[in-house]
Amino acid sequence: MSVRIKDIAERVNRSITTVSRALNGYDDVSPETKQLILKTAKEMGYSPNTFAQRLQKQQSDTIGLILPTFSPRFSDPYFSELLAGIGNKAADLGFDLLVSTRSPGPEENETYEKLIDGRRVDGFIVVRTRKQDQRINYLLSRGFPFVAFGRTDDCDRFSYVDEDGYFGMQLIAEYIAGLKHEKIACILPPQDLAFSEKRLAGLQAGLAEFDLTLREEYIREGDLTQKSGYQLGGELLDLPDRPTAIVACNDLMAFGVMSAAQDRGLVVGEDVSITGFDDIPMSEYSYPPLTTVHQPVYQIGGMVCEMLIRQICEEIQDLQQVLLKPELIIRQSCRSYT
Amino acid sequence: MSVRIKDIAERVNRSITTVSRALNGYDDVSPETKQLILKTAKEMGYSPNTFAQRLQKQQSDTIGLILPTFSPRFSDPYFSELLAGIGNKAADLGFDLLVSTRSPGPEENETYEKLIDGRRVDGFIVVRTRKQDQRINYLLSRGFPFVAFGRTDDCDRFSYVDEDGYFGMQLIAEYIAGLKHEKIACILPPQDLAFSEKRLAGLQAGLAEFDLTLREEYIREGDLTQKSGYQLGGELLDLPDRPTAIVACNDLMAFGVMSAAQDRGLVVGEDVSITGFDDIPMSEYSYPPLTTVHQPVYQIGGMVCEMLIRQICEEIQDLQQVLLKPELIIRQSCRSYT
DNA sequence: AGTATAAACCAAAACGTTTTGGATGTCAAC
DNA sequence: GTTGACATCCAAAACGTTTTGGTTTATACT
Repeated sequence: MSVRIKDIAERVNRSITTVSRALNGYDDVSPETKQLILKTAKEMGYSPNTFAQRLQKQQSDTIGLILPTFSPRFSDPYFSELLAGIGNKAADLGFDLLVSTRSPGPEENETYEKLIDGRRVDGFIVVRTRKQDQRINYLLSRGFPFVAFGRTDDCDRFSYVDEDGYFGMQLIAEYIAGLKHEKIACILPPQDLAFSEKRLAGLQAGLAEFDLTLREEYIREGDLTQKSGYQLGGELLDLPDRPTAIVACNDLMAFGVMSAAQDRGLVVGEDVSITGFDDIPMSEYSYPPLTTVHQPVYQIGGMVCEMLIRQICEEIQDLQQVLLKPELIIRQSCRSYT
Repeated sequence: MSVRIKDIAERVNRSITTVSRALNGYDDVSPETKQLILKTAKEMGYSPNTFAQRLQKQQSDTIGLILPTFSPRFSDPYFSELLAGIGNKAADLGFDLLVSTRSPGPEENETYEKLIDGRRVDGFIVVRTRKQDQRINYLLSRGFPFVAFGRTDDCDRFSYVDEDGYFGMQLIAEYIAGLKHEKIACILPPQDLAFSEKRLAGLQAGLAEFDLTLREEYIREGDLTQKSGYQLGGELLDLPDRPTAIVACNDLMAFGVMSAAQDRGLVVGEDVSITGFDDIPMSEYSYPPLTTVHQPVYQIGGMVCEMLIRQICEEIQDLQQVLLKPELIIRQSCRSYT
């Protein structure tokens, strides 16, 4: 069916070894032979059998990405962008990307185990880290290469890239407080996610600079979807003493809050101020355009991927820990409280 | 390092053949031996080397998915949901999913070529089909298995799943026309995409039932992002004789149009009616909730994947062509024109 | 002439499976 | 006691590479 090295070898009357070495650019092949082999290989339409190479080389040139899908309808623009960042970088560096989608839990861990045991990937990218992250503990315990996007409660033993959520929320807090808001509410990500408490802490720290605190009743925990933003935002706005500003911990929830506000006849950016986090492309064209914190997700995907591949190829062995300073993007979803 | 069949064979004093056959459940192994082998394999923590198996079996148990990323910031909730549908089904059926992200063009085609030549995948899922689809022509010319999500101008030679965009837009047209709108505008997908003209034709057919036609000046072509919906929606609304209803060909663009309308002080669902297409989860929680056409993207992902795997395993050889009847989801972004 | 060096090549082993085509032994039937 | 059927097992080949550890030949140096 398809052309093997053996076929080329027979055609040019050389050994398999010589053909292989010529193809791989070794210099113990005479220039003429090399030329001939390359030409013949091309003519015959040779291309190597990947699995044979991988079996022999004992590496898969593949990186694994297991996306945690929280709901059955996993609809998140954030992840498609991250995926593109990872995928393009992997392709540039000659690696395959093996993607799996699993909801958090035992099945997810089994998937990691299976991919490692079958030697199908050389390393993993772990996304959306949890405070106590079983995936990371497992990978650490097996000594398997990975790079995380996000930190954990105990993250000095592995490489990661993360945005500085504390700092980002501090910027938000300072901005909102600077706008003279005092009744400030917040919709947090699920508690078990690592960035949840960092963002809360940053928000509180920023407010503290203005001698403000976050009232208990103004804190809600969402699941990062627009739906939950809508529901929790609605609850907050229906409070007898309703907040004048609502800080959502991602853009999607912020959009939900905006809908809830508009539902109640409130004008966003007038009657109530709302902020997001992530700066997904949509947030520039919402109504009103959303004030948020920019996170260069595409680039982060590329960085994480490159760090992992470097680590696999053993160009790097020390830990790399990158913390990105996010930037506040001021648009029109907030105004000063009078 | 890791346990091989050979190691088990030595331990139980049987041949490699017998161990392999026991592990694979053949019945020419005595029950006691089989028991022993299975137990020993477990004890020793054996798991097969995937690449050795694939090399021998001459199949990759992997399906390829090359996502066409239009913009550098590829941010589309639709695709993450599709990916989850495909990924979960693939995992259920014991297949790996190899994902690549490439913008349409020569690089994209090379990626298909490379994956086929390296025998890295057993088949492809082709998404977001174009009228004249080079990817499909290429796969057809090489006789390589694939299933498409979407049709093309010439689609009687391959298997696909598609929603009936013609029918869906007809539903929209009938609904809008039934609401007594006459000045109806439309924002189409990029012309080269296969569903573009189908949706336009369906819209026109639906309107024709009410003796309405689409004015030339009311037709725009977007790129399916919220941004383009915002810009083109703005253009339409700034027309001297502005439309009273705007039909966007996907939800994301509809959101953009909604923002443009609100920007101009118009109340969506009052002063102007707007519809979408896809029914992504977000559309239920926009303001106002979006009237749209439902497309079961997650399920479609699963179907396409299953069809492909069946085809690869040769359980099916005849073409399978599935056309899904979509459903109109009426929410609050439209009202009757008075 | 003899010796070292370098250039060009190659046979065979290795990677870890599955499959082919038997071999061996036991038992029942004639 | 031969025959056939059956159960159990296995050596060796195959999948398509890369690598190891050479050999051979020509050239340069003493």
